[in-house]
Amino acid sequence: MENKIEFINYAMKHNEIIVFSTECEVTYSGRVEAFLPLGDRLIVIKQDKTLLVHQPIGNNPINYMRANSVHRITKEDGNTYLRSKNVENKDFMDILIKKIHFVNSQDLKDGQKVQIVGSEKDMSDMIYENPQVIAKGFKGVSREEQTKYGFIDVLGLDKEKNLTVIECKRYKADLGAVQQLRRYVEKIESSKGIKGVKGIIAAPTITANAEKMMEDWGFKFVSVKAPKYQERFDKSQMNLENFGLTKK
Amino acid sequence: MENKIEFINYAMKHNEIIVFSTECEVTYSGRVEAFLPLGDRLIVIKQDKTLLVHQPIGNNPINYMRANSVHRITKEDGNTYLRSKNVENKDFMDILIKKIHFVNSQDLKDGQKVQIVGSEKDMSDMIYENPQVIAKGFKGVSREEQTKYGFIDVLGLDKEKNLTVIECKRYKADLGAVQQLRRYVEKIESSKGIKGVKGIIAAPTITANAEKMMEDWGFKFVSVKAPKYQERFDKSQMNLENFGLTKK
DNA sequence: GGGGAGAGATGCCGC
DNA sequence: GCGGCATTTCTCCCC
Repeated sequence: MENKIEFINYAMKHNEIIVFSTECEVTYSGRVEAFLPLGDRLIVIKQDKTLLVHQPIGNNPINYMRANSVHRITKEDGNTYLRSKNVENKDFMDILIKKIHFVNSQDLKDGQKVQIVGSEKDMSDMIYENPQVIAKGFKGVSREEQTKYGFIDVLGLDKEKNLTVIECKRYKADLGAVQQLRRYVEKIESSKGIKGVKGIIAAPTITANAEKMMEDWGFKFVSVKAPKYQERFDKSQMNLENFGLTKK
Repeated sequence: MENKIEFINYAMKHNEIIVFSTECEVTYSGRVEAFLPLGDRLIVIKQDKTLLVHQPIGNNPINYMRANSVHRITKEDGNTYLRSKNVENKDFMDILIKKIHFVNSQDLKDGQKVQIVGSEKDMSDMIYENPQVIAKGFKGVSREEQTKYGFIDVLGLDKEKNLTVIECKRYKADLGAVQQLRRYVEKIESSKGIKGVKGIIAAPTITANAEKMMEDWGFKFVSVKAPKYQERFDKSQMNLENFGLTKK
């Protein structure tokens, strides 16, 4: 145990990423108060001083401290604690460490960023560039229009020249999406002093309740799938070497 | 490298949690297409076959596969790949492993759940039990009304006996919160065939735009703080044992 | 399993 | 920093 604590202190001092498995008990105080009884967990202290407590299952950390926290291992009354605080966020965490099973550390070198294709932004780009997926004669006017009440994905004109707001959702559109659309339509009508602004949701599917609300408000749902890389790959005949190197 | 791959395969077979640091390149194909160029990362394979790829900084994994994925290490043309798939989710990940720096594994035993105080639920409980924090003469009628009108935090009567919907936010209330409230008020009015249902947002603060929208719709904002554990502790004189805290 | 909403959400971008 | 919003959101709860 003592050797492992030495190891951790040394690695913290040298700003390495540290990972250790431990039997521990976690108390967190900050935006909420949380307590996690004794059990085996994997703890990661990252090089930006983020701390993650991971249980053996599950996607998310069960407890965590955000970047720039300060960590210190102390011994009190025969107990070992890893005490972390983040004064800026008013976050405090105390980990009672009963046992350390293994520990490792390393100085990881990585400045890369992930390149992603298929986001909602890509979807609105696709719609703006291919307005016929919305309706025949539809014409895009502006994209990502900033209003005080939010971003309008695509603003356009239908074939009767009605100003039309399009809200895109990468997945199933829900009540929130309809109300987002409603907010934009009302905002445009009031700011421009006009009436009859149309609203469209472009998404693969929509929930039944949301569809009903769409009808209540005279909006229209259009089924559109988000573009994915594979589709782009097929279209552009990119080869594997180019994969990922050209976002958009 | 070969020894470490052996180690990983053995640990996977025995369903242990595995953590290793590696120089790698990640390709993900699923809900989006993603590519992460070569760099040093920490990879965790959990006992439910969740896979996390963590960069040396940042709270969240840069790439991941969800539980019940299938992982396999292969050698192809002299390159080592960790290939993961989750057929149910149509997720695929390929990690080109250039080097493994360290690796550890263990069978972690942990069935504990985190206990949290200070959530929005606690806040609506507090309001229901102490309606005077909303207004003098305010009376709660129902809490967490989930079936009829959606998830209404608190439904009550003001001192003029007006039916009132209260929407709680633990943090700063935004436009979405106002529209959520608006939706509930409209639903109640239409389903009960009445008018004049009042709407209140209870939150510590509210954004300027949201406050303006509140005024437009005749709603009222009341500043209420979410209860935190320490406050409960002080009020109820609970002792640490009662709350499951064996150590401070 | 779908729908709705919270989360110690986090992270991004624009003003 | 605030504000609005997407996220490979995740997670929980209820129907």
